[in-house]
Amino acid sequence: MAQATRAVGGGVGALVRQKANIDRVFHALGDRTRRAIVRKLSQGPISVSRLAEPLDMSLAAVVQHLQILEESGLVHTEKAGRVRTCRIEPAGFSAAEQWIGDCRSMWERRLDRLGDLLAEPN
Amino acid sequence: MAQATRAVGGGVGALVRQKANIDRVFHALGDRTRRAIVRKLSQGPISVSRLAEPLDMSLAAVVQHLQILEESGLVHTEKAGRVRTCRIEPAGFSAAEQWIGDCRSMWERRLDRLGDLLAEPN
DNA sequence: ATAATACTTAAGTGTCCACTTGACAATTGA
DNA sequence: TCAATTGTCAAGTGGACACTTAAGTATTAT
Repeated sequence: MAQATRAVGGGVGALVRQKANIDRVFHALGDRTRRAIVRKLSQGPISVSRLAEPLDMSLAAVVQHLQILEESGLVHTEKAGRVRTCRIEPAGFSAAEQWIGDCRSMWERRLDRLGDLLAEPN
Repeated sequence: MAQATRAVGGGVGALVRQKANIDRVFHALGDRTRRAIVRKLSQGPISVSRLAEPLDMSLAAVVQHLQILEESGLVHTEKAGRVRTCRIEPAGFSAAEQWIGDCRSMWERRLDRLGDLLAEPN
């Protein structure tokens, strides 16, 4: 999918940017509360205060989490009037998935070679 | 630890255990150094000290990271003689991938319904 | 037996980070 | 206009966490 790459930046700088971002993405997902927020947003856009409602912590805390999620590119927020609406940014997740995918392809290639060796008829 | 494999396999308890583990998995991947370790191990098994060599920090620090990675199920280590060999535990990653996949399927279903509505010929 | 290697364990340290509080700004409803 | 809603900002706190040092154990090499 050239789409995912394009969505983040496009061109050569995209890879660089993604590599810089992967840190923020995994750090963002490393927190329980932020994952809860992501799951909730996966169900659809919602305001900050409605997001905070079930989250046993102050509104300010939730806003801080949202800032981290937005800087990581996993979430997009937009303010209309006095209410800020938050939504998932699907492209943001591709960095994480790609990182894991890269690792997997590494060890799979290795295991394949290993299998070939064992199957080799010497 | 009755099988990290079990957590991935079938059974009802598997889901529960995975849900408990997802916290540790994402927390483990949230650290830059630990991701570097994972990438290295994706290339093949290696001893602790050889892992530590390029990692500008003490051996003890690396061992601590390895403990976290092992508890999260992403890495398996085994000691033979005086050398502990570390290797990737491929199954450990499926928890993370599945979590992201679950989110994605949520928002995709939603976007599909949205598309249907817009395409509806009223 | 001695020394070197490859960890292991425990305790301490500093920093980052999640969260709180409280004061403030902007928008909307009555 | 007044008040309630919705969010913003700054500063502070406590705990988690990455990392260090130092002393110890087990294994292998000489």
